[in-house]
Amino acid sequence: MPELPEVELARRTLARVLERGRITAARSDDRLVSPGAPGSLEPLVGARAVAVERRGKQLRIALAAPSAGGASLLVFAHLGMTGEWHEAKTSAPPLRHEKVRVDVGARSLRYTDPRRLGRFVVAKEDTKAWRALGPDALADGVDAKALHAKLAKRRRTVKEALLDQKILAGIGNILAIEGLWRAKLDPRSRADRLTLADVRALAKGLRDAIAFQLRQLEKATEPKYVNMGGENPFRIYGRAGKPCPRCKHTLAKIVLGGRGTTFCPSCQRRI
DNA sequence: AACGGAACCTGAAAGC
DNA sequence: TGCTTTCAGGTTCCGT
Repeated sequence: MPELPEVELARRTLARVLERGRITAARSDDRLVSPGAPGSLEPLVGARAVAVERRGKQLRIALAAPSAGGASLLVFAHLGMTGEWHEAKTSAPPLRHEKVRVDVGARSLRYTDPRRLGRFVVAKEDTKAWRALGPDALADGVDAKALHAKLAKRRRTVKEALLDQKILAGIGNILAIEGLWRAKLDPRSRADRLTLADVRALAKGLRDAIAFQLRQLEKATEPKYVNMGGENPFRIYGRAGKPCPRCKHTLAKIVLGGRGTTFCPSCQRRI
């Protein structure tokens, strides 16, 4: 469950296994693959991945299919709220909540997703969802001027605007919360009221939050997903009611755009 | 084009 | 203890 850093880790896992060779088996449960019925990942068998890319929270796997004269095939994968990719031996039994598996010889990729909000789309060209994505917050960086121009068109709160993947691809609820706290900006501030200086601080806050989260994941012994077991690594996410790590004021929690939002009413400035 | 809200799903944790 | 409610890292669709 993924925000940009977790999806980037998933991308690396997929790339590591898929570069070993041709796909020897692929199957999917139920409703996750669209359009089509269960088992519609079948066309992947015999294909070889030529690129595993990520944009925001979306993954795109480009495949060269042996049948159809080497025609190219694209698989778009999104992890929803609870999707995870794991590497396993092909001989290993299914994992709990396993919904998709892709085997490459002796190695196997297992996709688990208890809530089933993830999606797979097999297509010949880019999907509308992929094309609509804004710049990737990690690969393209966070450009303050461009971000400022986009936020200037939004009258909702900056927190809600940040969750729109057209503005910046890859920012999720946690990164928005953490980035705003690092930038000392109140999440309720109206997006179009932020000055360029505010947005510069926000851009830095987001960059730092992403880098921090990525490092946390990279240094974990096994590619563990943030927040699953162990202690909360975040500055303020999940810490409502506790003291702000910066000014010690009690952290508050509200709902913005239907999502829980933790912030410090004292040191995050409302614009 | 942008907005606000419901809908899609299940499981873990908190509340009573 | 056991039943009920709430909440969770995301997107999409729909009527304004």
